[in-house]
Amino acid sequence: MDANIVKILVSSPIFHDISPSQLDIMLDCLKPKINTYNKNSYIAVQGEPYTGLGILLSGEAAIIKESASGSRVIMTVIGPGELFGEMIAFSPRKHWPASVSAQSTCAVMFLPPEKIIGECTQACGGYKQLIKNILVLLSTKALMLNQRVEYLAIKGMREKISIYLLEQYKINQKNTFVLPLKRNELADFLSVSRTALSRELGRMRDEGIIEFYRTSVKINNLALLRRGAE
Amino acid sequence: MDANIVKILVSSPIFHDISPSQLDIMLDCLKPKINTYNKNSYIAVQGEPYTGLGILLSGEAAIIKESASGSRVIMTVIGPGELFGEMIAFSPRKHWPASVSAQSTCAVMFLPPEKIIGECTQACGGYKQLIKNILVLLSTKALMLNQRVEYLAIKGMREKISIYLLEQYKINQKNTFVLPLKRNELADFLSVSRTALSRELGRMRDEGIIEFYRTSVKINNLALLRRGAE
DNA sequence: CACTTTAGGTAGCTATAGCTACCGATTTTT
DNA sequence: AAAAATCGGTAGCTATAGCTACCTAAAGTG
Repeated sequence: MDANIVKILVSSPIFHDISPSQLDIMLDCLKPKINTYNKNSYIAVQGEPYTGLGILLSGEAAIIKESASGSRVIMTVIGPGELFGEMIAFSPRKHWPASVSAQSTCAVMFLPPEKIIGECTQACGGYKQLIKNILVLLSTKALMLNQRVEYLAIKGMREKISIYLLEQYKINQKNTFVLPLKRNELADFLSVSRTALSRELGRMRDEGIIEFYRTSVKINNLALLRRGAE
Repeated sequence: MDANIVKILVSSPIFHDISPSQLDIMLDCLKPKINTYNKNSYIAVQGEPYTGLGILLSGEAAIIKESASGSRVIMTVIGPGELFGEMIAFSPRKHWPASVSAQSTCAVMFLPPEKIIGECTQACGGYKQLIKNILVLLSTKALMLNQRVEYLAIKGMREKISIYLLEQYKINQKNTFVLPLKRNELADFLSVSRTALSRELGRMRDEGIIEFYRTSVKINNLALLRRGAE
């Protein structure tokens, strides 16, 4: 196996804590397929049969959701070492729920999921670690999505902002802190329009609840902020 | 191990396709703790240290999210054989992200997650199946959450409804079909108010796009429905 | 079978948040 | 350092969807 590929793989979360020599043995077991794709070609097409757990070895790829009406929305962009299709790998679904498009020339390694829960239990030392890594990846993903759902389900701008700020306050343990997201990104995360977000932040400032400048925030009245979270 | 408990466990998705005899051997390995809880007592408390993957053996339990301001929202109610805390088990988090409350007298079995990815690889025959089951559970959960996020992120009642109906149409492959959700549940799933949902459905009927009675729907104008999905 | 409960449709009112537009400040690019 | 792009706040207008209230139909319940 190419030394460059090994280097990317050991840095990938799916092979975390697996040594290059173990990796080499495992790849022999897993029999992955490696394909290359030209810029703007499809690595996977939404609705078509699942081709395996993908690991991007080089290039950049976009996960794209194509709606029934034909519009395309970029969900995320991934880089070398990152995975795609990890949610489908062990689910009963057998088709890609989204398309993956090469933004530049890409090399991709596909692992057949059956092989991962397959026979080589005893032979490969890193096998247990691989399973552990996949379990960590999947549960982290599920937790992230769960948090996302919680925020999206919140009705009301004031409530969303209040809960978000309270969470940040809890993380930082200080009245003054810097938000990890810019306004645009925050609006996106909370699934509201940026302007409406800014407006409400302004109102909260006028009411003496918070002060802010760009991404830095100071909580002036914690009680009122808590009230805003209902 | 009690025969009744074994009966519940083999029907649980986490021990799917594992025979009672295999299960017996595995439980010896896994060393689960079984606790009972009185009605209205806490099985797990949000924010406190994680106590393991929970399997409800008997009774009913509610997963409750307690907000910073003290309000409590029931997320789901689970019954015998169902799991909780499966997302945290393999994630780096070490605290309960929600509380679990016994709605009636409950017996709960806790599996220590370290044991699952632990030593008894060779000894237990059902071990591989257990891992497979957990992978299926987690990825199914992630996919469900992902789908949920997609719906919640959609702006506009008409769009949400249209996309939902198109998905149902795709599943049923017929112009007339029965929705799997009642109005209330559908409103909840799409995170809109029931009245606004009914109103928009009425509008779509007036425009000749659909017909409906209760949970049965007939698509009269697929092109217009597609247009509504943008 | 009468009674209650749940499910669902409709209407009117109103608060909310989205959108457009614009402007100043900051950061990045050349 | 000038130019361009990004970031963020503000204002006004408007469409949307939430809420209350009410009513009818269906489904459970005694």
